[in-house]
Amino acid sequence: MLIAEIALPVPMRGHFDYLLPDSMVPQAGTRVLVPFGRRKLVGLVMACKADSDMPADKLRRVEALLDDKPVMEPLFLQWLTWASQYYQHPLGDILFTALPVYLRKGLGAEVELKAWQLTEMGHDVDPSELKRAAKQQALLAALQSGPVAQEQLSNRYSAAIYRALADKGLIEATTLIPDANKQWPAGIELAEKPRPNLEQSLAISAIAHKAGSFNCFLLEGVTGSGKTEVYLQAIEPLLKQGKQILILVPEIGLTPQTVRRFQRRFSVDVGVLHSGLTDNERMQVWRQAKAGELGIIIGTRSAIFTPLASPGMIIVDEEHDGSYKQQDGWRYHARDMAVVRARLENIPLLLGSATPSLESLNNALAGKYQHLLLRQRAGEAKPVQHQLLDLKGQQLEFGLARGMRQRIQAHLQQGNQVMLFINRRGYAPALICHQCGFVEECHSCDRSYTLHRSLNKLQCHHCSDAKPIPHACVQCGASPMQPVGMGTEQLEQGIASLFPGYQAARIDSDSARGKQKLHQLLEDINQGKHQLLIGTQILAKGHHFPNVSLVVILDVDGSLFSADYRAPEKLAQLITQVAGRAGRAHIQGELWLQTHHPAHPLLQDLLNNGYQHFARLALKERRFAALPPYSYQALFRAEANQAAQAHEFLLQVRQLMAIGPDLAAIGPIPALMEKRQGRYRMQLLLQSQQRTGIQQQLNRLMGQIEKLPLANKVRWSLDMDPQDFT
DNA sequence: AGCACGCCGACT
DNA sequence: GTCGGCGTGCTC
Repeated sequence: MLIAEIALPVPMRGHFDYLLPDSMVPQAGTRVLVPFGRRKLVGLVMACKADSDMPADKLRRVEALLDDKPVMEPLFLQWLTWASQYYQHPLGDILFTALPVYLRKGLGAEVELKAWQLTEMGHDVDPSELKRAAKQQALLAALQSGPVAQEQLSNRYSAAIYRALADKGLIEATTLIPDANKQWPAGIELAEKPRPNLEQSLAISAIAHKAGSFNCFLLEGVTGSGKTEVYLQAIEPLLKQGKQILILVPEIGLTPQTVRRFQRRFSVDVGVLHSGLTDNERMQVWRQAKAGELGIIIGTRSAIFTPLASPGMIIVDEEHDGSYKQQDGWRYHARDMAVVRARLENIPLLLGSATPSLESLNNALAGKYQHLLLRQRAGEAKPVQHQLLDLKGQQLEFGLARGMRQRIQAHLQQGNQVMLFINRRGYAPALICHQCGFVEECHSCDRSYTLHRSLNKLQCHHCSDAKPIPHACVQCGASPMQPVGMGTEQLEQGIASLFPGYQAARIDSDSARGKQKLHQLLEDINQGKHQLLIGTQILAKGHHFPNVSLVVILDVDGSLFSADYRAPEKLAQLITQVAGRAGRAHIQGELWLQTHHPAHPLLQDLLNNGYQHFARLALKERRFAALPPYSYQALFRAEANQAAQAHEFLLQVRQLMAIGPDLAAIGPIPALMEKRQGRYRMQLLLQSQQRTGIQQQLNRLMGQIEKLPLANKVRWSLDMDPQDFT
């Protein structure tokens, strides 16, 4: 009797063995319906075999085969099996997050499309008879050769046109099963393309030279240097060969303008995947991509799971962007998944950014990726002037120094807009002396201590050393220490009294919830309905604010002295992205940073030498401190109603680990956001110079960790290559 | 994750 | 007397 290994969408590692009915020999990657406990689940066949490790009386029987051909190709299964091992996450869960909801639910992979065809009466009518209805005439003509799916017609004809012809009895609704192997006609048409500048040409030909096999490119191009044009010209020869292109963009970057740019250039169909789609729309794009009907697929993080019939290239735009990392469940990084996919598919991968992540930059500098540079900025915009404002001893109102308040007032009076950045709140900050700027550092690590109120202690997040909170500044003795960025949180309330007569708009993930809302807000801002824009990182992503002449970052110190070692990198990316976007030709843009440490080497380097130089210096610091990308990390997170339970669980995890020269552990220590929704949150960080140092331990221990009695009492998860420590 | 079983508190 | 709270255990 044949047995199938089946992956199920349950949070348990390993697969499940089922008996196969006689004559059922499913291919790997096909879906089946199986009994599981008291319910029925859709599962994915991984393999078939002759016998099982399970006792025969435990095995149940596959109930039905749902597909006659695989919904997942062997290459995808291989890719996702690798991911399951790498991220230490159950395979079934991974496989099913990679499938559209329709297929997860067991619905048909062969979708019937809504279509239109001529009625008998319609066949007898010559379209030209409809003289006074041009649109109807065109639709009737389009249907002459047989039924056509509405998705291929709908952008040209409104519902009224269909109804008018249907009412006349000339056409009727029908369904169509899509042709499995339709390809777009060879020899795509090309809209006119601009002539690339020298740097762009070099990049394009470097890519073209190695476009036939797996190669990684890092395209580092300052804002406005024309990265998109390089993408467009790099994919052109591939599209001409009938290959498909997958493009990932950050959540905020997927605008109609971006999509239109690709649609306008080539005559191929473009599929778009974003969070606003219905399950049905998502399924259509998935199916069309898998069938090879789409030349280009543009989407956010999860679009990396779109199957392609003939893959040509993967592009990850703004590759440094944090939205590529999934922040719950299976915490994959879409950029890293793209690297592995490109290798398996043997196609090139193009990473683009004005401010590359230190990980990618390191790979480029080490020669693993080919580094392509665009330094020339197109257009006429004047470069933004960067300025530092020393906060030491200043009278602050809502986090703004007096000179800064006057400056803001001046810009407002000129009729310009002012943008104010505050860091996200709720994080454990460092303590700083407002008089002299002193920040206490851990002696063994040279890293600032972080204030944890629940412990009533300062804690070093690099070695987990803790010490009591000092009463006064140790350096100048002048005043009590205070949390970094204190006062900035109240900015929103205070802004009205500081600048009466001007309208403030808050832009954060709450006020920007929903695509429409953000759109409307941005529209209002560019119309000039608001003069003061207050927000977080989201303000810096992808949007142009032509009337902004002054940008202020209120609490730079929060990033310089953060327990999150990536904070300076993120700050530098923010500053660089903002500087590239604010202002325009006739307005001199100004960027002000408020800090107690104007002489800080990272700040000085960033302002004097730019991101490229800064990033290389930051990499040196990372190497010196043995931090990623020069070491590898995995983070256990645990939360519980009682802090002690989360702590105890992580302590037990730590005790299972063989801590030694190959593997260091920090913690358990409180998360930077110590408490959320009334639950206490703790972390245990594992770090190793070798990826295998962590991997082998986890392979050995995840089973045991899951069996710990506390594992069911606390909510816990493992985050491989953690990107933030909130 | 679901879904059942099971053992203690306030209600038609 | 029952309805239902969520702790615990199991699923090839």
